[in-house]
Parts: sequence; C-alpha cells; structure tokens
Amino acid sequence: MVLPRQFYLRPPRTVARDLLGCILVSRIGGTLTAGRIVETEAYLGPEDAASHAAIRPHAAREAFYREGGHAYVYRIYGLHWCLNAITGAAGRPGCVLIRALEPVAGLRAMARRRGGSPEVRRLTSGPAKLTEALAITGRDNGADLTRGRLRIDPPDTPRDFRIAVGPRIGITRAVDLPLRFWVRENPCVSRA
DNA sequence: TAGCTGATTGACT
DNA sequence: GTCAATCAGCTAA
Repeated sequence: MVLPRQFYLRPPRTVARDLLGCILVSRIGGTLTAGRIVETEAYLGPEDAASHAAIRPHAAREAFYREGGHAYVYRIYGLHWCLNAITGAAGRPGCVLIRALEPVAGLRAMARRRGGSPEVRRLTSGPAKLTEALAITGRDNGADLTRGRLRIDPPDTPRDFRIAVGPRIGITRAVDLPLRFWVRENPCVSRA
C-alpha cells in the first residue's frame, strides 16, 4: 500500500494535515527504516513569503515543476537536509515539509546513523534528524514518493489522534500563518 | 566577485 | 539563554 498520486494533487494545507499518521518508508542504504509522520508544515506559492517559491525561486523552480508526490530535498545551513513532499499539479508551487516522525522500523539503523544510541524520541524529532535517520540526502531530490525506495504509505492504524495547528517554526517571514500541523501530545514532535 | 542568509542541531553558560 | 558548524543560492555591485 502506498499513497496514490491523487493524494498529493491537493492544496498544501490539506496534504500537510492528511499526512499526519502516514508512514514514511526508506529503503535507502540497504536497510528498511520507517516512521509515522507526526509533524508537518505547509508552504505555499510566491504569495507565501516563507516559501522557497518566494525566497529561493531559482532553486525551487525545478522542484515545483514536478508533479505532486515527488520529493524536494534541499540543504539548510550548509549541513542539514530537509525533506518536502511536492503538492499540486506540475508547475504549481507548493509543498509540505516533513518535520518529525515517530520511529516505526529500523530503530537500530536510525540510532547508528544518528551517532551513538540516543533515546528513541530524539531519533527523528526534527526535519534534519529524520533525514539523517532515514539516510535521505540530495540524491533523493526529485524521487517519486509513490514508488521506489523512498515512499509514503497510508496510516496502518485508525487516525484516532487529535491534530494541533499553529504557526510554523524557524522562519523569519510570514511567521503568523497557522500552517504547522502536529499530533497533539506526541513526544516525537520537534517542539510542544 | 564579495558578502549575507537560512524551513537546524547540538554543545555549552 | 548563546553560539558555531558550513555552503548553495541569493543580492548588490
């Protein structure tokens, strides 16, 4: 089971909310690692001053020309990778930043990649932490999330959690828009 | 070409 | 609470 293309061909806000509870699965590096998505942020088009459509138009253009359901992976602060799911039709800017996971499979591999053996809640409780734990890098930019070694599956259990909404984290523009979604009271969320 | 910034994290006071 | 790591892509010139 994998989320179909149609899932991503909707507005970023909707996709961000519906991705909560879904399972991000990585077969990168010969080991299966997976986690339940517990925190996301939506980024819109040029009208959203915090979106890469506005602040990195040239770099993001290639990504946004892809159809929804592809990965947009970029480097931040020169050393970390962040994973986004492109939303909407090809040529329409919009994506969802995957900010935090609850580890589901391959915890030993995650701990090894993260260096040492940190506690479980710290393995994937941040956008750069989860890419490191799942071995996601710039090589995976443009990958099709509906097939291949990096994919997102529907929830494996009923979505019986409560969803919280609030402003996005770590940005300096459009700081007040309520485009961050997370699973309420989940310990793996990057911030309360 | 030079200078600046950032959708972060971890170590430290 | 502060700060460094580290660099692609941006702007200004």
